Amino acid sequence: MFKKVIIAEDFDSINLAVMQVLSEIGVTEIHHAKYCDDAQIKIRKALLDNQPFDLLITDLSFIQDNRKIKLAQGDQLIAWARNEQPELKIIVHSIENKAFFIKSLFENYGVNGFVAKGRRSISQLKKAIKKLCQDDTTYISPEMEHILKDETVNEIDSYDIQLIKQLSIGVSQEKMDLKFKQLGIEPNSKSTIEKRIGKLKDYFKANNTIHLIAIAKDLGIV
Amino acid sequence: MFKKVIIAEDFDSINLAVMQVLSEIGVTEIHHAKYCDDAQIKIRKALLDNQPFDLLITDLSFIQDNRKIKLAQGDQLIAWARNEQPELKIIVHSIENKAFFIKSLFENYGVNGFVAKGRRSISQLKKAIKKLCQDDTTYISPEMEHILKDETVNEIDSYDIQLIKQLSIGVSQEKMDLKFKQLGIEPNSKSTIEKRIGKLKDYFKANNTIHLIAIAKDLGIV
DNA sequence: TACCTCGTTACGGTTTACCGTAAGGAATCG
DNA sequence: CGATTCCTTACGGTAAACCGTAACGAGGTA
Repeated sequence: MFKKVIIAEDFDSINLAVMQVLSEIGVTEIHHAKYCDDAQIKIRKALLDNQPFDLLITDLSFIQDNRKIKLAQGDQLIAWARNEQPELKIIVHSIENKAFFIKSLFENYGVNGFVAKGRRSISQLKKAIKKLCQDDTTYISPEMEHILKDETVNEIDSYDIQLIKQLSIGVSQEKMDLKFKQLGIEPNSKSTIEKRIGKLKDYFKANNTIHLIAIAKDLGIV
Repeated sequence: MFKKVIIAEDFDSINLAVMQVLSEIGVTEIHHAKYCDDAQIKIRKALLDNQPFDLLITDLSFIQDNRKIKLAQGDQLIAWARNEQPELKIIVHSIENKAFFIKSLFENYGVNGFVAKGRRSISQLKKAIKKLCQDDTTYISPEMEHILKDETVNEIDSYDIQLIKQLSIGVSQEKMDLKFKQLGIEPNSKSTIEKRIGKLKDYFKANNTIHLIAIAKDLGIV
């Protein structure tokens, strides 16, 4: 079993529950943080003291309040931690269900597990922890398994996302070429942009661009 | 202090934490349900047994799984409960931050409290409960207080929402008049619809309709 | 070099969205 | 009853989005 674990989670109630889970399954040293910055400090200090954490359990979205912070969201904490302490096991514990985003956590940051917050998160969390401390695979909640297999996600690239993003913040298709030139994004002709939007509408079966943006918002692409 | 309390909350971890809070402040009989339907049954049974609940603490959004249900979301449970047992105190415990929606809970269903899930929800929950069992006012988390005063919310009505909704599911402005006639919504001329969309763009400072829908999605209006 | 492919770009015609103006109709008020 | 106001509707011109077609150009192949 893991010995030293840190939880990064803003909701105090979930924090409490996860700590209880950890102590139940025999983790002896449990730390927690309500801000990513605090988690970062604790992880760094543990490394310096030569008593590094074995496991990080982190949420993804942290509510922003008036406190000044450097790491605002869980993905930033994960990126930093993976770089700073590559062997650290990381379990994401989140309500997030955007395939695109979750998939990138596995692919880009090599997280070791994903447990969906929900009706069965406590037992899933136990399972995930037990699995990860034994072998070197990954754990993902059953209701999320399809995500890693979903092909949709691979077929839209960062160009498409940028396009959707600009549309959603009010840039017209008409002026998108100028915007893309400003941003140094290529290709950037009116024609190509027009075609790409057309392709996206086709892909997402959207009736028009408004519909497309609504769908993209729902999927959490932007 | 309240004697008999029921929690409706799908996340098992939060359920656990809230139950702990309740027992700490001296509630003797604590029930909980992971589905609105289950909560409904328990409330109904308690009424029939002449041992009604004093307080309902409910989430708003419940994850839908394969179980067949009648009451899908917290607002439906609230509407039913308020009608069935008018004197029941209701505290909403949710991460929801859509002004439009929360305001309507106070105005339409007369909920007695709103506690935002977050870093301080445990202490806020305690405060809310203590306040409501003493006097007959309402409690709302400090970070949400502005909502009840926010004027924005009053200036867009169900017509606007319907319009935004139809746009976001792919109905073009061009054909909106036909759609509205089908739905029996008036006024429904092209001209009025056009003007109303224009008003909304103005109101939300949107550059175009695409931008408008993106903003509306962010605000949780649809 | 000649040829093919594929992504990019240009262009023109049609449809839809956008925006101002004005006519019609119902409710209100003196 | 006429006047006023407000909401609804109609219309026309301009701008933007939409859609097909075709030219251009870089990279790979024979």
